[in-house]
Amino acid sequence: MFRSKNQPAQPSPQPGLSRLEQQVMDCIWRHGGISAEACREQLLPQRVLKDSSIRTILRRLEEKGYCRHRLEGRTYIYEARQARPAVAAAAARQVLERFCGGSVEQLLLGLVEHEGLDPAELERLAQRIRQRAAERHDPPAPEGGARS
Amino acid sequence: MFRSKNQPAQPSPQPGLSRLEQQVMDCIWRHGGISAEACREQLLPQRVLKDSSIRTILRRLEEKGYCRHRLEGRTYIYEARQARPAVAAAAARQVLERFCGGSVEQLLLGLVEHEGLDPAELERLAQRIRQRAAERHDPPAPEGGARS
DNA sequence: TATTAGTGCTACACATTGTAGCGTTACAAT
DNA sequence: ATTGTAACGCTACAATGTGTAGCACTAATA
Repeated sequence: MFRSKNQPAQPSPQPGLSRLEQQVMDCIWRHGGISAEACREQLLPQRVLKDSSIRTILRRLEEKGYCRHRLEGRTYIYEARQARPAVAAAAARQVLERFCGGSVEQLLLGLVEHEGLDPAELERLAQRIRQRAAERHDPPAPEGGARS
Repeated sequence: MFRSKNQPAQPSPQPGLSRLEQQVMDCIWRHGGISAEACREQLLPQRVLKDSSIRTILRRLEEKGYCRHRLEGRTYIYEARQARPAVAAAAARQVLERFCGGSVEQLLLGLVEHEGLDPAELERLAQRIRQRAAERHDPPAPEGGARS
């Protein structure tokens, strides 16, 4: 008989990611989908964990809404529910709200001043991003294969 | 005999700030320097805390290296040890390292795509920042005008 | 001298995080 | 059919972080 207890899906406050959780999400992001075992092997040189440990992390990630699993054979394949840039953006947004009163300028200024980000490079980046955004809204050459 | 127990000054890993700690740092940043009592009153409508609670937070902040105190009369006046933009930048850096492989472009791209940041505005910001940085490195003409 | 403002030290409950043990299930080889 | 094994879920527990506070001490002061 089947029992399905894992139906989280309350992405309201979305708790943050701990260090280990981030590493695991990284595994998931790098590979499109990954099994618990494969994931465990991924971080093997660094973290030596029992499979049940990894499984706990994966379950928590699922509860937090960051990933989901699909059944392949009798193995759970975990895949991200949110793209990496989205999570990054949310985290950055937090920093923004918390420290910069929501001002992106303040944040960038801080990065320039305290993290050695070159203003000129920043400007180039901004232009590149504008281009990309424009392309995205007006796909000139629908090339294949957008992975990451 | 002297006893000096509070000598933190190990800014190596610099732990992050909890929500309340952030609020308190905000008080400190807003005012140049602030007493524990004043700080307590600052967040009074929101958080109702005993003075000892505030004091604990302030001590922890000091231990973590975020602020220091100076003695004024017999009252401790707390002042920031790191400017707000610096802390913001460090936090942003973390996000950068953790989620974007250190790529500022990835971060900005994420902000644009998922947080509704306008690419054109981003570019303007970048230019403004380049100007500011230039001024800072070449401060003899603090007049408002086209500089380059 | 009793009060009081201001301080430091210590404690404690609660949540989060890392790590794991153990029981169950389903296929697979004996 | 029995047993081995891989994969799973559930539960636990210690360590740490966080919010909140009590209490004892000291110096100015009424």
